[in-house]
Order: sequence, then structure tokens, then C-alpha cells
Amino acid sequence: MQDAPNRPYHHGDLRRAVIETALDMLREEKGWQFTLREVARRAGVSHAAPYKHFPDKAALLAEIAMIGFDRLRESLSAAKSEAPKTLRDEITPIAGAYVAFGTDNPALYRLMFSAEEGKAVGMHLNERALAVFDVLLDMLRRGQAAGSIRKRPIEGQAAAAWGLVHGMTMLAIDGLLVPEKVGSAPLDAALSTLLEGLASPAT
Amino acid sequence: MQDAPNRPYHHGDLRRAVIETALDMLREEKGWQFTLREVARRAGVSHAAPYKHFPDKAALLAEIAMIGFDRLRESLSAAKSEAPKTLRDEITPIAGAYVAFGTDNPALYRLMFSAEEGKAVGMHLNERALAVFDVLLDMLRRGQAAGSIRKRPIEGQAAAAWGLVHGMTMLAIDGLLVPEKVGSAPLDAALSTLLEGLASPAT
DNA sequence: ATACATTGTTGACAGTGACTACTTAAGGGG
DNA sequence: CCCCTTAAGTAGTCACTGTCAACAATGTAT
Repeated sequence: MQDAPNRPYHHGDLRRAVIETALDMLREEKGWQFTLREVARRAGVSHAAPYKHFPDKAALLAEIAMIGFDRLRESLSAAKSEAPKTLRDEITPIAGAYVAFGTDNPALYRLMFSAEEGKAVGMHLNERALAVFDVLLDMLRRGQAAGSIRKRPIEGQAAAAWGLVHGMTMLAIDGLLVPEKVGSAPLDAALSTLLEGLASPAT
Repeated sequence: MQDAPNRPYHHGDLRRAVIETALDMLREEKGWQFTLREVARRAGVSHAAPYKHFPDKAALLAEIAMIGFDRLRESLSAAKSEAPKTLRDEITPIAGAYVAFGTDNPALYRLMFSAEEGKAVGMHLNERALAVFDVLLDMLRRGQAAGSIRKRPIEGQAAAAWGLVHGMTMLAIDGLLVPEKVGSAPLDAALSTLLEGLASPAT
């Protein structure tokens, strides 16, 4: 991210550089106290330069959160297996990818779900979040079409799945899934329970 | 919370007053940007007075989070029905109380799960959180003893239940459970799925 | 009563987000 | 070639925050 030695007066692509720097910072510190001035400092520009590209701090955070949701969605899509034999084979990798994304990027994941939902920008953010939800929804819809999932309204079952992986991710980030309380592989165990709940009784 | 007109120099019970005021503020604003100075202001005391009772802001927040966990545990205990006929009758009110606590006190609930887990005080905090978990654990243990819950390691199933209600609570707080995406009663639907997963196959 | 410990107050400091006025670089038309 | 417009960055200000040190008021033990 360091520029050429004689950096021109105009950065050229400061907007992207600011976002990149912010993402780096999010990746490093898990506690994400994120000062706009330090972003500017690390990007090598003055503390007011980002204001030429973002109206305020919240706008930058919202942008980053959106990028986070996009990446999460990509992770999930990439984790889809092509020819799943069982429902478990289909769901496990996606759920694993979801939780892994959260535990690998704890500060980013926290940020994604801590933006104010009242603001207008929150609408766009929610769009991205619901796009992630759509991946789950599609998966379950296919499973239901194939007969491996209960014939119940799919939205409710998807909500259960999302709630479960979201909750497990948050608990993992907070270090609350301690083995002596919750078993050695809580995610696997929780997934087993979820799978039983989703699977159609005939199976 | 207003004192007698000629308030004495020494407040008398400032520690409790500060906590009470902070809880009030948490209840009001959902965005919880929580300034120590405003707590002092609203408690009618100078801006540095709280430092005689708390080493720093984080300590106050940790204390409040612990109180939050205690109250959550009490809510769950109070929601236990005495003679549940079915597993559903046992689980539904507790899960409902859990989510209701979160949506009724969004700022407090967020705070409870956003404390740094690395600190020493985090240990005590986790203790309280795991005490909440114990309520769920006990409930499922009773269900398993009665035969209505699958004979699987109980910790994993409790993790699933906790993850699910925690996740649903967070999503609800963030306004992500929009009806057109997720159905009209996502919690009920998710609980149904969870119940199928917990229930022993014989039933 | 006098010394001490506790509790609260005042004032200061560095750091922050937000904003404004100023300066510099780059490009285009005549 | 020069001037002018405009985007990009800079410096400096303002109100506010968390924290700390010095000081004042109160209660308590000797």
C-alpha cells in the first residue's frame, strides 16, 4: 500500500486506498476502535483528506460493511459443493464457511452487524445482508425441491438456519463457546441438531 | 434519581447511582454512545466523580454487562413453566423470554456481548454468561431425562439452542428479520425447526 | 480536638470527529 | 505560452471525550 517514493500531490485513488487501509486495520485489531484520523495517518495523507471522498465516518464504515457482506456472500457461494449427496453434505460446508468468515474477521463481522439500522444508508446495507440470506434461502429451496427438506414455509427454516449460524459465529467471536461447557465441537453438534430439524421425516 | 434540594457534598451512594443512571441511559438510546461524562452529568455529579468508584469506563461497562446477564438469567428462570406437557410448552416461553429481553433492551444486550473477552474482567463476565447458558442446559437435561429429547450429548444441543436464540435476538435487534424476507413469525418458525431437531424420533 | 482516609470538585491534557479556509497540483482553452 | 477553473490535500479550529493530578469538603478513629 506504500506509494512510489515521490508520491504525487494527488493521491490518484485515495478512496480505494482509504478503504483498503481501513480493512487492514480491521483485520489487525479485533477491538476495532477505529479512528478516522489513524486511517488517514496510515494511508499517508492528512487527517481531513478522507472527507473529500466520504461525507463522514459513518459513510466509510457503511461502505466497509457492505464490502464485508459482499465478501461473505462470495465465501458462501464458493463453499457450495457441486453435487451434494446428502443434505448434510450440502449444508455443512456452507455453514462452516459462514462461521469461519466471522471468526477469521471478527472486527469486520462485528462492524457489519453493528451499523445503525435507522439511517438511509442502512437500507443499502440491509440489502447486502439479505443477499447473503438469499444464498441460504436458495440452498434450502433446492433441498426442499429435492425432497430432503421438510415441506414447511422455507423462510422460517432459513431464518432458523441464519439465526443459528449467526449466533454461533457471534458466540465464537466472543469466546463464549468454551469446550468444557459446550462440548468439543459445538458447531458440528449444533449443525446436527439443525439438520434433524430441517430434514423431512421420511428420511 | 434527583436528590434532596440541598444535596450534601458526599453523595452517599454514588456507585449505585452511577450504575442506575447508566442503565437508564442504555434503556433510552438504542445507539448507546455512552459517555462517562454524561452519566456523571445526569447523576448530578462532577465529571470525574465516577473515577472514585470505577477505575475506568470499561470497568463500569463490565459491571453493567454483568448486571445484564443476571437479569437475563432471572427472566429465563421466571419464564419457566411449572408443569410443561410437551417439549414445545417448555421451550417456547423460555426462548420467547430470551428474545424479548434482547429486543426490549437492545443497547444493553449489545453491550453484554461486546465486552472485550481478553481482559481479566472478561472472565467474570463469561461466568455470568455461562450461568445463563446453564438455565438452557438444565431445561434440556430435564427434557432428556423425560425422554422427549434426543439422546445426544446435551452440550451440543444446548449450544444449538443458545446459538439460535442469540442469533435471532441479534438479527431482530438489527432489524434484519423483515417479514417479506423471513416470514411473519420468524421466531416461531425457527423454534419449530429447532424443536424438530431436539425431539427424540419416537415422538 | 486533631490527624487521616474517603469522596467529590476543579482544572488540565491529549486525542477524537467534524468543519472551514487556504494552498497546491493538474488540465484545458485562448 | 499563460491564465483560469477545479479537484485534492493541508493546516487550523471547535466542541467533546477519557483520564489524571491537585485541591476541598466530609466523615472517622485516636
